[in-house]
Amino acid sequence: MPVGTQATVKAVSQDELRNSIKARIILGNTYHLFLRPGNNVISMAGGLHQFMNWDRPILTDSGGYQVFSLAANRKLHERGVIFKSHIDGSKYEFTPENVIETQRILGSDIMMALDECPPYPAPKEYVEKSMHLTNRWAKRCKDAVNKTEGLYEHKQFLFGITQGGSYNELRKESSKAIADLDFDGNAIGGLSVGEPAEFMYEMTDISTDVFPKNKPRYLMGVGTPSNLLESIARGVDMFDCVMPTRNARNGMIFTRNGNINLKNAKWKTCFDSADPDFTSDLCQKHSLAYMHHLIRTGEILGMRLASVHNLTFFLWLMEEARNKIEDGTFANWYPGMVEKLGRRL
RNA sequence: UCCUCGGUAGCUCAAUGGCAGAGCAUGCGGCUGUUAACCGCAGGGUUGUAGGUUCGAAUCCUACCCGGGGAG
Repeated sequence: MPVGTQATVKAVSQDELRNSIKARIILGNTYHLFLRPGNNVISMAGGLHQFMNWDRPILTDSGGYQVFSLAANRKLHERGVIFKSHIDGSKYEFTPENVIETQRILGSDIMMALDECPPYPAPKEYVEKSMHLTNRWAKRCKDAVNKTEGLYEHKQFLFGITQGGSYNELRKESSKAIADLDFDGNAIGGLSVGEPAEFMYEMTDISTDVFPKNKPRYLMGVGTPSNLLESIARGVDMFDCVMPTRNARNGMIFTRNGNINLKNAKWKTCFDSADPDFTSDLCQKHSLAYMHHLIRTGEILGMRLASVHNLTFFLWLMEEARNKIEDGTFANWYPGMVEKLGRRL
C-alpha cells in the first residue's frame, strides 16, 4: 500500500500517541492519515521529489481546512480557532503555536501552517481580512518552528499556505507574502471549495508565477486526474486529495480510459477488468461485475479494492507526468490525457 | 368446519372516513487540504376481488379469495 502508515507509527511511538489525546483530536486529518488507508501524499510531479529525498513523505495538515469544513462548529479569533466537538460538545483550541507542537509530536516530514480557508463565494472584504489573518498566523507558525526542536532524529519541514479566494489581486498579494516568509515549501490553499475549475487554474497560475522555483509548490485538496495534469502544467509539484479513497468507497474508480461508477447496472454482467493492462489488484484479479456486486452489497472488500486501485492509479498518473516532464514531452502529452481521463465509461 | 388476526410500491410496514406515505430495494447523479462505507434526485399504486353505505372509503358493512395463529 502506498500510504505512510508504517513510517508514521515508527516516527511516533504507540505510547506517545495514546498519551497525546490532544494531538489525536486536534488534527482530525492527521488522525485519519494513519488510521485509515485513505490519506496520503499523492506524489510529486516536477522532479522535486529528489530535492525532498523521500519516497513517501508524511504530511500533516494543520486543521486549517476544518476552519472551512466545520465552520458551523467553530469560532475564529486572532489567537486561533475554537472547535466544538459534534460528539460531546467539548471545546478544542487550535493556535498557530499548538498545531506546530502537535505536528512536532506526530513527527511529520512536512508540517503545514495554520490558515483560514474562506468559503466560495465570499465578499472581497472578508477574503482580504481573512488573508491578513492567515499571513499573521503563517508568521507565528514559522516562529513556533524556529523556537522548537523536533522530537525525533529527522528534520521536519514547514510549508506556508496562500489564500485570497478567487480575487486575482489578493491571490497575488497572498502568494508574495507567503513566499517572502521563506518557508521550506509553498502551498496554494483556499481552492477546490466549490469555485469553477477555470478560477482554480487561474489562481494557481498567479501563485506559481510568484513562488520561488527551487521550492516545492503544493496545491492543497486537488483533485480529479484532469485537475492534477492541468495544475502540473501550471507548475504545481504536489497534491493531496480525498478523492481517490472517498470516491472509491462510494463506488467510483478512475482508469486510464475514464471514470467508472461501479454501482451502475451496466457493470453487472461485465466480466472484464477495469483495465487489463493496469497493475492493481482490482485490474489483475477482479472483474467489474465482481466489484459491482461487492459495492452494491456493501461488502467492505469492494471499498478496499477500489481504494487500492484508485491510489495505484493516481500514483501511476503522477509518475507518468514526471516521466513526461523529464522527457520534455509533457506539454504535448497532457491535453489528450485530460480529455481521456475526463470521460465517463 | 368454526374463531381470530392480517392482505396498501419489488420487500417490510405507516396512514381509522377527507390530497396514499416512509424505510429498504431499483435506476441515476454528486463527492476535490475527510465530521462523508456519505449525500441527493427519479421511477414505482385499480390499497386481495366483487358489491354496498357515504358528498367522500385503504379505512365502515356483506360475500368471496389468499395467508398467519388458535379451537375442534
